[in-house]
Amino acid sequence: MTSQRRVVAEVLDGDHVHLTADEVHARAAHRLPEISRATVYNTLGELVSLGEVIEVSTDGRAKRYDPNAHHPHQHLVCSNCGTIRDVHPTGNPLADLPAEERFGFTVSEVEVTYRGLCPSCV
Amino acid sequence: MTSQRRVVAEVLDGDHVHLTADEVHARAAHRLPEISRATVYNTLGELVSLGEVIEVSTDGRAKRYDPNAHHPHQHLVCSNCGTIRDVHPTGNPLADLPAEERFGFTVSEVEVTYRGLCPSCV
DNA sequence: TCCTACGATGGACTGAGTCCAAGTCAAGAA
DNA sequence: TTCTTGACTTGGACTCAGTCCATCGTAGGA
Repeated sequence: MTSQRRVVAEVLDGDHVHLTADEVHARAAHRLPEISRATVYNTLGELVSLGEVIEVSTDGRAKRYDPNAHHPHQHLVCSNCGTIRDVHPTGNPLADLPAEERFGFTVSEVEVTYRGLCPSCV
Repeated sequence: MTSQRRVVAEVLDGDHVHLTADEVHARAAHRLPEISRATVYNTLGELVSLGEVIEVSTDGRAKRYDPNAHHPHQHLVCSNCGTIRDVHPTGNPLADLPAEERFGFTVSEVEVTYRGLCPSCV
């Protein structure tokens, strides 16, 4: 655990942030000016493979990093401004995929993305 | 409707393809060698805004274009090789998001992505 | 003290997509 | 028929996100 990694981890601390790698880099650089983008990417990659952080790509552009990895949840995204909220739907979407619709796949994960307009975008 | 647009539309014809823009370009160029990438992107963009084609981004890399736009469906993706299948889960995921989990959003759309391993990737 | 190895750095590179100025073409007007 | 207009296409430059890699720095061990 180096100072760089600690800073990246601290930037992501807080339950409701969904930052892009560049935003993480900008915030980390605020505390540790010489930190490089490569280090931020490396550290984010490690946090993801440790299961501490979830990678979210809601718009086909920059991936976002979600530190709320220990509480299963889904995402609600504003189609206009891109705001993301964590949400907790009822029901179990995995159970909604009948065997004959699995085509022999071993299904292990479901991601649900709700889209619409947030209150500020009406 | 120009010959370029017709070729792009024809390339996407067929129910179970999920091509990237570059794949669409390659197949279109097979029939119309001088077609440019910009035209392919323009045409795909128009097909998407006409609702004839759906944009799918399952991996945070290249977007894929799904011409099966008139039959609502979700996607099942192999985490190893990236194969995509159209699937039809039972239930209505929109109904699974209670009002108090909508945070004032006008929710209009749900995307469900099932992930796992396809038979060839065990 | 010197070595070694891991992590950090920054710059080059890639892939996907967008932008834009210039070229082409077809349809209608003169 | 020729001219004009506007829409579409082209290709090249550019941007943005992310990866790669050679080199550097540093902490811990011999």
